[in-house]
Amino acid sequence: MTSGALSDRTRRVLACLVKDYIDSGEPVASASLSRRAGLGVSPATIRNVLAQLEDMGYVSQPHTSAGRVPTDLGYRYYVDMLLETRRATTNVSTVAARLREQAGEAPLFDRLLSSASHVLFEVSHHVGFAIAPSDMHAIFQRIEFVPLSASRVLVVMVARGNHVSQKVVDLAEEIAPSALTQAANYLNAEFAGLPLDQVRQAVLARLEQERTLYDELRAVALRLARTTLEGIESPTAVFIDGASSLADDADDTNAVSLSTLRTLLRMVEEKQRLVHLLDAYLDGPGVAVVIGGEHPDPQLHACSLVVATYGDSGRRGAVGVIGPTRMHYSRAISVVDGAAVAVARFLRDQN
Amino acid sequence: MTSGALSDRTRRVLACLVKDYIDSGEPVASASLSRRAGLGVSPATIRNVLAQLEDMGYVSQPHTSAGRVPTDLGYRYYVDMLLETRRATTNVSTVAARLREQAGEAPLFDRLLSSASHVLFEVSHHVGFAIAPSDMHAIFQRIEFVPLSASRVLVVMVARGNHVSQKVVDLAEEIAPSALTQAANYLNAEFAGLPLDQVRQAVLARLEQERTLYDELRAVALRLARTTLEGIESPTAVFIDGASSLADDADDTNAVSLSTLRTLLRMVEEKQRLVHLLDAYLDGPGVAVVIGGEHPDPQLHACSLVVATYGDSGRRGAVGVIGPTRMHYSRAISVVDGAAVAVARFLRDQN
DNA sequence: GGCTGGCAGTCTCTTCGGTCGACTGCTAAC
DNA sequence: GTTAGCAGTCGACCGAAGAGACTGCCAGCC
Repeated sequence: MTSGALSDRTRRVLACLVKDYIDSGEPVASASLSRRAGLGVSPATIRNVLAQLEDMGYVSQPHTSAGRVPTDLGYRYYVDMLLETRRATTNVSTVAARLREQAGEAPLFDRLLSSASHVLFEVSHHVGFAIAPSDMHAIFQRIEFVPLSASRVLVVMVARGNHVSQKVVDLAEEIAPSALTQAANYLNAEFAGLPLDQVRQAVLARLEQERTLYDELRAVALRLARTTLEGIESPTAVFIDGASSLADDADDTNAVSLSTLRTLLRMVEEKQRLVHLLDAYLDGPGVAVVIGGEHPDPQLHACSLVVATYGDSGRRGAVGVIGPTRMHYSRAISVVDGAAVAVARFLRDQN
Repeated sequence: MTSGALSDRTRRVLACLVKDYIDSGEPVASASLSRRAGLGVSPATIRNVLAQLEDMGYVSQPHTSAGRVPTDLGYRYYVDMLLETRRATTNVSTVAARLREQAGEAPLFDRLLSSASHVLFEVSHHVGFAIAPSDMHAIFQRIEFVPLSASRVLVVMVARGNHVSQKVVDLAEEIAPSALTQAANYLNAEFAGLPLDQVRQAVLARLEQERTLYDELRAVALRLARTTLEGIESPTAVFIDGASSLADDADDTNAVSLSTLRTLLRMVEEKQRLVHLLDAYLDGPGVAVVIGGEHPDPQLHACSLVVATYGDSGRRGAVGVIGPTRMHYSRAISVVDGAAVAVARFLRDQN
């Protein structure tokens, strides 16, 4: 019992304590656990168990004469327990339905992700976010040049999954609309179906060739393509919704402090910080939970993060929620998991 | 003196009080005004003046033995005074430079406005926002159809000022890419240069005609145009940045309460509420300031709003900032004014 | 008539002591 | 191993007291 493995009773006490604390926000007393854990033992016995749990670092006391509160380690144990039985609780269909309702039938990629973040917020009542996969591996579908003026062109590039990106390009020279159409035709015929990074490599290689071949049209097309693809690596698209829930968390006792609130609001603004924060969790599939002190950033020690990836390796994005450490994990996990599946399904259906 | 007009000395005391209070956040004492107002009169005299100002409703006391704090009316007087001398303080070039730096040379319209909201936030340290003009009066420049699959088309519509909107349209029937190109050519030749609402009317009128004329190509083009234009009236684009500044305001004593914070964060999310809020101020040109209790929504009584419109009548958007009633008005006004001019200039240069 | 110094009065803020209530840890008995 | 009982601890709440910051008012002065 003093070793790593917890006895069955100890586990149940811990689980019940975490659940109670998540619900009430108050330190949980031995008497209340005796009543609610359904173990049929007296508060005194529970106290012995709690003393062990405290020794092992799963719970702590705010002060001597208070009940117990889970530590990050306690939450971790609880969450790992939940994750084992996750499949049972995941509810894809509800989330998928809300997502469809929010995003419409054939949403643009951005719209899909922004809807996902919104649905996550609405269902979990925490900050919801959705991160696009790196554009580099998106499958090039089509490019189109829309003349804006004699020397200015709007480039519209479409990748699989209704993923549209645009850019205004100022040309040094004037180009006739018909030349633009031909250029687009050339690029589309040549590169459709390739991942963008390969398209870029191919474009650069051909530019090298063309320099000697002197084919005017192709040269223009390739130069335009190069300019367009330059912007691709730039910031990953991030969508966040539900910052107002932070105000509720800040209200709550024991939840989020004003300084944490500030940190999170900043993160909502400088969205790339979130991408940075998530970098470590973006490789593997499935749901990951980061609890309080497990964050590298000490400012986030009062927060937990539930994140799930979608898409296949090489082109993986993420969705998730951020909330106070005292978060309703079971709901959050099932919602985030559901959202990841729903987004993936949406994208598959688009192709 | 008991009548409406304030004596010169009274005015100076009021102005100094408001300024001091904005800087310090503390109720201002008669002694400190005596020192800082530069009138060379004793605190006792100032107290007499303050008693008058209080009678007239310009200032109030948090409690009997505290200094004076400006009321909304006091702020109003101060702001009106500032607005009269506004031209002197407006600093377009700084804001314009930052905007250019943030948005780049030829930004898409959305990017321009989002940059504007960001610059407003950075310079004013309050929540910055930018609202697009109603799309209805934008000048139609070009439409382009990008085939996504046999029966699915991405519609890209460009209006003056790099204003791009897209939509995925599911066609009932299959359409050849060449037909799409012809359809686009037809629409571009026919409608370029007209405001979108007129385009829509014209499209509907022609659809009526075509029904009898049986020109297949035109009918398809017009139907596509109709579908595209359906979405135009939908929510006005709104860009907001700087919600994190609200956390600072909530920190500050006497500034924003948590419940106000919540209201504002909600507004940042449901951006259309901001549009609704601003409806009343969107007609006239120039800078408008709404102070505390002047807001119809009692939740916003702790906030002030500085807003300026840009563009010409019929196609007017707005930029501005939202902050606590105790806001650095002179800076806010000059920044917002500058941003409005800068955005307008940007748009003019694009055409 | 307007301005000023002085003084009493008011109100907040902080501190301190005391009480109450909620739990725990420990011990002795089962 | 479990339990009842009991002493001990600590935070939350309350009221009193003292300090500090201003004001309002009044009487005197220019």
